[in-house]
Amino acid sequence: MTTTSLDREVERRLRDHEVRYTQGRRTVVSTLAGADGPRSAAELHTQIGRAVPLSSLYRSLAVMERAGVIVHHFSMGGITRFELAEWLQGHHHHLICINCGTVEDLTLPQQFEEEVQRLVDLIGERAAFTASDHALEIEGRCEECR
Amino acid sequence: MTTTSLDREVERRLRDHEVRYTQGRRTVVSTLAGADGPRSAAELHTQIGRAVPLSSLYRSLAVMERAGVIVHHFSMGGITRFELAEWLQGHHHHLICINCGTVEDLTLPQQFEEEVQRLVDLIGERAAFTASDHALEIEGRCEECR
DNA sequence: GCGTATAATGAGAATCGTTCTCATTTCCGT
DNA sequence: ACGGAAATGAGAACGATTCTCATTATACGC
Repeated sequence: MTTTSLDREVERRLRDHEVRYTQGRRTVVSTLAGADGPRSAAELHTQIGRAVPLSSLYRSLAVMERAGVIVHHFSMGGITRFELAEWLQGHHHHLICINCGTVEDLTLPQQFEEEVQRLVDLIGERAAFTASDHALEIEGRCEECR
Repeated sequence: MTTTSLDREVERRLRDHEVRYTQGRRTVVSTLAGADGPRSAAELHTQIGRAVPLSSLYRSLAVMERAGVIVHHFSMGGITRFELAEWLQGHHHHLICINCGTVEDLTLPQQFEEEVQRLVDLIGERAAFTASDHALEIEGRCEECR
């Protein structure tokens, strides 16, 4: 998805939720769009700089998450990492480095993805749980921590 | 695994790491052994009561994790949940309730597990990442939050 | 059994990521 | 331009977790 069409998609979704797509939020979205995995508030703040103070950053992330633009995961060290929702950046899984904690996106070949989905569907047939989403979290060591 | 043989296994592993298996730690291990999913420090403390104060609880969990007896995951609300390591309680996946945040263990039928493992192995052949573990995290609604 | 070294304990302070508060500013439709 | 709603920014507050340190329990050699 090109940056401009992504921007249009986000803008529309936010407007539908009566949420303004301000300059700060555009910066956050484009930073996330340029990342190759989920980012913590601190990481985003470091990269973005004082243009978006931490309190605004957290608030914008929360607001955009409520509007379905952003999604978060809880990862190492009790920190929360954010990324664009799947309808914006596609379904994917995560490679988690057990050493440095970075998380990298992983898109499975379609055939594998179908198998994972089939497993989740089968599990969904268990009466006690209604599956709505899934993620294959693979732990190991990233290139730098090898 | 029966509680007594589990106790023996834990005792041996802790001794190998020069870690004492005290009464408080026995309580923590048996509480985790009786749980059907990972538990947070707060949940354990509520269940165990004042026999093991929070600071000791956290310390014991950390020490036993270093010895390979316990493992933790980060889940909703920035809280950490602990469970016995897989060599003590077997490989499994997690059903995560997106509403109340509880996490339930899920053991896949062997055939499915083999498929997941095969996917992970194939991914491991990608040069840039050395997979050591994996977990299929399935989000949805638990029985109570249906 | 006894003494000693070492690990564990417990209470509270400190830390750190995250959320909240509130006064001020910006945005958008009219 | 105007008025109301939403966003901002700085700092305080919060809550889970970790640290500190004086005290106590444990294991091991004698």
